[in-house]
Amino acid sequence: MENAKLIIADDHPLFRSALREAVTQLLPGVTIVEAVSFQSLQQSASENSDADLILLDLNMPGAQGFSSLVYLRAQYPAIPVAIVSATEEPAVIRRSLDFGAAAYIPKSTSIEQIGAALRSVLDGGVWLPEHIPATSANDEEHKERELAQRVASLTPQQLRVLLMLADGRLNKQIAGDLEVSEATIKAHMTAVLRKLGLYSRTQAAVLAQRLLQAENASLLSNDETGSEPEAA
Amino acid sequence: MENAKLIIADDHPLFRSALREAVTQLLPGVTIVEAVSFQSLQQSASENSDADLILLDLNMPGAQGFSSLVYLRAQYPAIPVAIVSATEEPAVIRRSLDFGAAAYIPKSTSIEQIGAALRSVLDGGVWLPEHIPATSANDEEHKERELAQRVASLTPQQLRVLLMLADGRLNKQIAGDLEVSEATIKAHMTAVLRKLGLYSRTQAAVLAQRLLQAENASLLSNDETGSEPEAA
DNA sequence: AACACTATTATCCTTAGGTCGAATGCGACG
DNA sequence: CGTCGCATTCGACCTAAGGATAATAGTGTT
Repeated sequence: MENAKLIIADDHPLFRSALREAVTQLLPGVTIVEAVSFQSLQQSASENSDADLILLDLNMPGAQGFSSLVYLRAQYPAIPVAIVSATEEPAVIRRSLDFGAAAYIPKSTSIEQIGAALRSVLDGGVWLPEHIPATSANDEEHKERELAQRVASLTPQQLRVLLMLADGRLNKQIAGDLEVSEATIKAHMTAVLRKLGLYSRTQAAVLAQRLLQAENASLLSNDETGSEPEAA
Repeated sequence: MENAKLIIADDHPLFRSALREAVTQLLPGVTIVEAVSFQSLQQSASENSDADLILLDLNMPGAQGFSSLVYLRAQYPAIPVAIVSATEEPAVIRRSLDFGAAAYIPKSTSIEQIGAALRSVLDGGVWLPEHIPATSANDEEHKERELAQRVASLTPQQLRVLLMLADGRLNKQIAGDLEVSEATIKAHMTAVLRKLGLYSRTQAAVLAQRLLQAENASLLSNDETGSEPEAA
């Protein structure tokens, strides 16, 4: 695996260079491509579609939340994606896997552990920190995880259609953007609705909004919902 | 103003009773109705539509975010609403005003200050803690504030339609829920789109989702977006 | 080469969505 | 008390959306 090619996508220069340092040391002879934003990541990925791994920071400029992960998985299903993130929320970790991540590496992970993770992923396996409970506690998360998996099953074009839908665009407009006919968009739309188990574009738009956009309510609110215990 | 009638809506019993205590002391002879959830608030409000003021906690069970405020403003435009909240985020305060709140009282406010606030609001005025900058820093917030004001201009029925739309419901389903014809819902929908400056229900659904649901990305992310300064 | 999957498009048809105009009813204001 | 404005309601009419089916083509796998 000395000739591996990695893409590192992180907007934080300091951490990016530390990561590059660690990777270079762990995998001698590795080729590294860096991306500092979602835009440059798209660029780098399309120019290096033969990459063996992408180290991805959620919350990069241009793509909060899981949209960058989902995009990569849909666009380049063959390239495993390892999430590198500051948060260690089990809900975030689980959902990352649901969206198709091959590993989740908290930024607090030791160099040795990172090495183990990289080897595991380059070998086609998965890697997780310690023992993250695989099952989610509450019902709400269950439903959202299932939806996340459904979103992950979308093809690249279907995903693009969904994302544009989440911007409130009409079929005709999406067709123009993607330079295909409206009939094609309708076909994709039908497929998206089928895969997500919905029956209207509005539902799909709302769902995509909730699921993909910024680290949102349902993930954060786990710490805040429910009434606090209190004295009389 | 001894015969004033107030509705206190807060799911936290401890704070609710403290607030009741303070109000009783500040306004002798006042009548107080309490609500512990959004549901019970709806009940209390409909049974006391002659109330002079509603003290509202954002983030009650059943209605995170601004939806409860927007609902009250649309349903009972004549009753001023004073927000009572733990957060002191200027963005939250400004948006509360955009949505039609008459006052914003942080839970850290002193009894005397609360008294001043109540008198001001019962007198038809507004009240704010200290000096909150009226202008918002970034462009993003500007746009969202303008949209908030547009949402605040919706009529009760239009708002109900919008909220159900944000759940992904079809016109036919909304018509069934509200027990009117589908044609009526379409008319409301048209009015909503006009007022919000949009041209499709999908846009409206996405927007309502962003704007009304839990203290969301755009409000929280002010503390998180933007690249951190760092050394080379 | 055969197969599976994705993408593209077209046609036909049914249903959902959205605009316009109009009627009703209610409260404010002179 | 009449009238003005506004919210609500609704029908008629046209456009957008979505399902079904089928055909063509490229891609990658077996």
